[in-house]
Amino acid sequence: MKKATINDVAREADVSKATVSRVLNDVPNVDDELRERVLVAMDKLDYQPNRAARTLRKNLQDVIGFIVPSIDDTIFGAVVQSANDFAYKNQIGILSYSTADNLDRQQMYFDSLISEGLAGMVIVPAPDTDPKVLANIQAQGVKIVLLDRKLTGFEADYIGSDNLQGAYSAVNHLINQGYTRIATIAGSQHVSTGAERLAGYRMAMAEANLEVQPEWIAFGDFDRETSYDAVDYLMKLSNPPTAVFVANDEMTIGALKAVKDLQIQVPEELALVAFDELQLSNLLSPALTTVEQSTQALGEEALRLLIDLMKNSNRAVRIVQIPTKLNVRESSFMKQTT
Amino acid sequence: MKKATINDVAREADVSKATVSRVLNDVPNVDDELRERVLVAMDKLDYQPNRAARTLRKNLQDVIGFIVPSIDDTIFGAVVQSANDFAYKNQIGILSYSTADNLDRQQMYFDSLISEGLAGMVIVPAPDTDPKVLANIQAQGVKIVLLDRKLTGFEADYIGSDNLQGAYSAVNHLINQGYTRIATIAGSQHVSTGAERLAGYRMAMAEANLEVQPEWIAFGDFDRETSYDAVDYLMKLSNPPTAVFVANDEMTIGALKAVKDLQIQVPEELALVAFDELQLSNLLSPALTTVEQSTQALGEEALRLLIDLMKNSNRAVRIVQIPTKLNVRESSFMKQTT
DNA sequence: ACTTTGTGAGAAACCGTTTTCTCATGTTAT
DNA sequence: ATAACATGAGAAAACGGTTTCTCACAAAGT
Repeated sequence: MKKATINDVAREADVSKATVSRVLNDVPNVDDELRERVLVAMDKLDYQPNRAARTLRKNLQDVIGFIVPSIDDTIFGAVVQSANDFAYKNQIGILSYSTADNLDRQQMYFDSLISEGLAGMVIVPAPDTDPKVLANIQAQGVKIVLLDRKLTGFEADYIGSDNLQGAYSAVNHLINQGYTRIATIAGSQHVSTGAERLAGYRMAMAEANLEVQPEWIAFGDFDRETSYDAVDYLMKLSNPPTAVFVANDEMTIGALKAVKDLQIQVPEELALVAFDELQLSNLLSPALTTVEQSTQALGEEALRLLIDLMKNSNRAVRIVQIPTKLNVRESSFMKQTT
Repeated sequence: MKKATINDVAREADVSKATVSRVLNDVPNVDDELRERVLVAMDKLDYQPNRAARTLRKNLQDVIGFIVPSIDDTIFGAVVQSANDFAYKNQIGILSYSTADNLDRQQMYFDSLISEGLAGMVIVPAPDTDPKVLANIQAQGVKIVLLDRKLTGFEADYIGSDNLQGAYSAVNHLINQGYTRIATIAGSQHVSTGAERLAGYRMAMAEANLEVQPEWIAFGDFDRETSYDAVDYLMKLSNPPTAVFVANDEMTIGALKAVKDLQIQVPEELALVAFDELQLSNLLSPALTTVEQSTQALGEEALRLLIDLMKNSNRAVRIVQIPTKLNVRESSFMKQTT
C-alpha cells in the first residue's frame, strides 16, 4: 500500500494540486464545493502530507528542539515531560535529546537539528560548551533559550530556578533552627547552578555573621560518589560541621548513603538540607528537608519564552528565574543534644 | 548568513552537484582529486546537507521513533535514556515522545512520525490502543517493536521484562521467608504487565499450596492514590495479610506513604516486596526489597530488535523477555513477632 | 457598452537533494 | 585497427509539497 500524495488527492477530487494545497493550508479563496471534494478525497485516500516536502519548500520547520544532559534524571526528566505536555497542548512539535554532557554528542544533535531546519531550541548547555558555537547557530536565525545553566559570553534568553535565593533560604532555615556550624557540599563551579547555589550559601552565612570555615565547603561533582566522599571528609574534620546543605539531588543520594554507612544520626549529629526534591524525600526517616524546583514551570516557561522569541524576533534578552519552594521536614530540625 | 546548499559547494569546487552528492554518499567511482576539491569546498562553506531534501528524495528517514507513556518515570525515563545512548553510539537518529497514555496524543505522534517518513518505531502502546491502527502503520512498511506492554490482536516483535518470573520470584521469596498470608496490590489488568505480574503472584502461591483469599488481591491503577487506598483496605480486613507484593514503583510509593500514615511496622506487621527499583530503595528504613528491571537492556534491546527488523524484513516475529533481578533487603525479612 | 477591479483556480516554477540518463574518454580484447 | 566495454562525471528528471504567474470570468464603475 503506497502512501497517497497530493497528486493522488488532486486526481481523485478532479482539481489541481495547487487547490489541494490551498485547502491544506486554509487559504481563504477557495470555493466551498471544491474544498468539500478535496476533503472527501483526502479522507478516502487516507492522505497524510509529506512533511519533508513541505519543510523543503517552506524552508522552516514548525518544530523546536529540547536538549538536556539526561532524560533519566529527576529534574530534567520532569522538565522534559512538562515541555512535551505543553507542546502537545499548543500543537507544536518538539524533539527531545539528551547529551550526557558530552560535547561531541551535543554537537551532533545541533547539526542534526539544523540540517532539519528547526525554528528554535531550548538547551541546557554541556559544561565547556563554546559560546561561539551557539552564537553561530543563533546567527543562522535559530532562536535559542538557555535552560538551567547560564553560559558566559553568550547572549540569550535564560530560564532557570532562582538558585541563589533557593540556596539562601535553605541555609537561612538551618540558621533559624539554631545551627551555626554549617557546611555545604557544592556542585561543580563550572556550571552556573553550582556557583549560584554556593553563593546563596555564602550570602546566608554572611548575613548571619557566621564564620565559614574554608574546609566546610566541599566540592562535589553533582554526582553520588563525590558527595559520598565529601560527607566522609567533612565528618572527619577536627572541627566538623553540625549541618550541611547539599547542592543537588544526586549528591543528596550519595550523602544519604554515607550518612547511613557511617551511622551518623540525622539530624542529631548532622542536619541535612538538600537542593532538589527526591521522589521519596518525605518517606525517609528522618524525612528530608528540600528545596524544590518547579519542574513544570521550568518546562512550560522555557517553551513560552522560545515561542515568544520566534514571534517577536528582535526583542531584548530576557532572564527568567522561577522561585523555589522550601519543604521543611525532619532532617533539619534542631534537637536537644548538646 | 545563508545556509550553503549543494549548489554552492558544486560551484565552489567547480564540479556538478551530482558529484557533490556522490562524495556525500560515499559512492566509490569518483576521482580522488575531485573528491578532495569537494571536501575542501564543503569545509570552507560549512556545508550541512538539508535533511528535508534528502528525506524527500530518498523517501525514507534514517530515523526511528520511541514512544512511551511518560519520560518523567523511573522506568520509562531510564529506558528512553538507554535507547538514546545506544542510538548515539550507533549513529542512528531517534525521536522520543511521551503520550501520557492519551490515545489522541499517541495518534498525533503516529501521524507526525509517519508524515516524516520514519523507518520504524518502538512503542509502549497506551491502554486500549486499537490493534488495527498499528497494523495499518505496519502495512505502510513501518517496522514496529512493542515495548513493555503486549497488545492482543497485533502481531509484532515484543521486548519487555520477564514479568511473570519477576513477580513469581518476589512472592516466592516471601514464601521462603515463611510468610503465608500474602496479598498483592495488582496493577491494571488492561495492560499486559499488570496481568502478568498478577499471574506470577498466583503461580507462586499455587505452587506452594497456599490459599489465596480473594480479598487479598487488591487492584490498583499503577498509581499512588489507588495503592494508598489498597493498603488501607487490606489492613482493615478481618483476616489481614502479613505480607504484600506491590506491582510497580508508583504504587509502591503510595503503599509506603500509607504504611507510614497508618503506623504499620515493616516488616514486623507487614512485609513488603515491590516490583521496580526506586532511587532510594536501599536508603529507606527498612530498606526495600525490590524486583529490579534492567532498564538499560530494555532500551538497547528494543533498538536492536528494531534495527534487525528493518534490515531483515520478513523474519519471524520475536518475543524477547529480559530477566529481572531480586534485591533482597530488610522490608521482606521474617522477624520473630508471633 | 467598455474599461477596471476582484476572485477563483490551473500551470508552472521552485525548494535541495538523489538517481537515472547520457556521453566522452580510456582500456581491453579480437 | 576496430569493436566492446568500463569508468567517471555532467545534465536532467524526480521526490511531494508551496508559491508565484497567469488567465478566465464575473462584478462594479464610468
